[in-house]
Amino acid sequence: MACAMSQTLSIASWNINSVRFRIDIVERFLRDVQPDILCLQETKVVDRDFPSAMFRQLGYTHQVLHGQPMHHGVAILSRVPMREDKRFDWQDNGEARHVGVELECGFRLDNVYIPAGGEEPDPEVNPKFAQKLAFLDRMTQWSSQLTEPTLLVGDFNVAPLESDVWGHKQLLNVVSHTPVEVAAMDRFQQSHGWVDLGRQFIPEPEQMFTWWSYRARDWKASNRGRRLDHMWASPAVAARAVDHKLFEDCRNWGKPSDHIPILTTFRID
DNA sequence: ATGGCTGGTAGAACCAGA
Repeated sequence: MACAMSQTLSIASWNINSVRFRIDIVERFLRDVQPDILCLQETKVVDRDFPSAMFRQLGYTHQVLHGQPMHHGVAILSRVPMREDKRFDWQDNGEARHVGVELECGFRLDNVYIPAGGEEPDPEVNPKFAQKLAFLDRMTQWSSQLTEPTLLVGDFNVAPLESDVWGHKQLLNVVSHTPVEVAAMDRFQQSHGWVDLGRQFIPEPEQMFTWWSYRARDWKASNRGRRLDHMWASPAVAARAVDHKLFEDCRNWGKPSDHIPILTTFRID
């Protein structure tokens, strides 16, 4: 429902790993959950080929797309009005990894797809890891100047806390959970006082995952997950959050993404 | 058990994901 007509606003985020290939489960999620806004990452489609019709038919008539051929790509689909604001290039190489909008209910919404960073957690030998750290630094520069209340969602490709991974010791040298990435995320968090909404609702030490590899024989049995997807809010926005959900069932749907959707509901006064 | 699996694009003994 529109901000002005409703007490709440629900915002979901999902790394969909090709929105065209998984259009059926996106539709199923929207019909089941009916979020007001859906932020997608890894849409893997140029804007002219984005499957806009399905979203429009379900009421998501406000669409802000930022795609590119083959890889990456982000999009925001909304039942409430929004105004496209910024497309940051925090990787400084033209890849489609961010889009930001202004919402009528009084805060910004930024949808980001932070680079994975390759295999080797050494910026000297792995340029992708160096790019990931540079991305986080540029994001931190933006964050330190940010004055508007903001909700930042997306695939951060970092699992910062010990209970964000299946095995802290086993993953200390695995990209996504290395101390250098965690330190970069700490600097980012402190640059704006970001509130980690997932952990506001499900505190440590409870394990919390949003991604399970396709490579496991049985993702649920082995349960080697990581919390890579996040919603971080300005303190004023976090104060409005009334509910936070993970949709683990989606990992079992037909042709699943390796990520699950997450959703926060906000009180709108 | 550091293996294996996935989609897009080209038409790969590919790339990227993480």
